[in-house]
Amino acid sequence: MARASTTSDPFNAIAEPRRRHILEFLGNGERSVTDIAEALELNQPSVTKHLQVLLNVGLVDVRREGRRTMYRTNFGQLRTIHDWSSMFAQHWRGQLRRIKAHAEDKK
Amino acid sequence: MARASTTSDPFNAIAEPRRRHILEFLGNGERSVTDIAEALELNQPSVTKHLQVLLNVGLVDVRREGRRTMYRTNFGQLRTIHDWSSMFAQHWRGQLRRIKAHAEDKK
DNA sequence: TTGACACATTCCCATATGGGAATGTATAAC
DNA sequence: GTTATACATTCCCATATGGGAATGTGTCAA
Repeated sequence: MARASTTSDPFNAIAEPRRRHILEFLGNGERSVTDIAEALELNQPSVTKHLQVLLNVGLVDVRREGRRTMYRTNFGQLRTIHDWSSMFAQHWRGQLRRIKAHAEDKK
Repeated sequence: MARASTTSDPFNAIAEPRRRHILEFLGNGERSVTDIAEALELNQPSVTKHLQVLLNVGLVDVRREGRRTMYRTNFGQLRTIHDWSSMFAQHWRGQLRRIKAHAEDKK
């Protein structure tokens, strides 16, 4: 079996660099598919595909506006990632403390 | 072209659920390959492979102890993930504020 | 030295992409 | 109605896994 489908969870969705770039770009506000394609220098079908993946895991939301389809980052869903990585925060704070303490000892 | 190699960056490495579980398990302290395999109910070759991926991107560190190989989470490298997701933190705080404000309005 | 133990590697295979090109489909403009 | 615009889908293909089984290798015990 290969890796689980990329459409199943946010972690898999942000594994792709271009999708992270799209999320970052959309972080500045709603944009159309064409805008994204031009800004990130990707061709339209490619952008649409990535957006579908992001949409499937709820990392972006859509809105139809005439001929254009406006996408925007769903910040709330990004907390899934943030919360998971936060699980380890206490440890790296401890690490910093130790580094600091070590530096102090040197004096 | 398929997705970039999983050995290239942390985001790709944590896309795999089992690897996240390994990181979580190792968060409690150093463990041997066999310990991990038993705890997560995976067979040894599978665990070793995942550990190699995590090692390649620096998410775990190793130490040899006799016949056993002890692995531990490299919390520092997990900041890469945390820092990226933090980029959006201001937005979801804003979202919470708006939700709160909306609730207030209702009263 | 021989054997057990703990891992690491290698093979093979089913499956999941991601890209490029071509095509289908709404919606707006004329 | 016809055409252009803006996307969404579909095909095809090269490549990257992840799992299972078998095998290779280093280390400790007897």
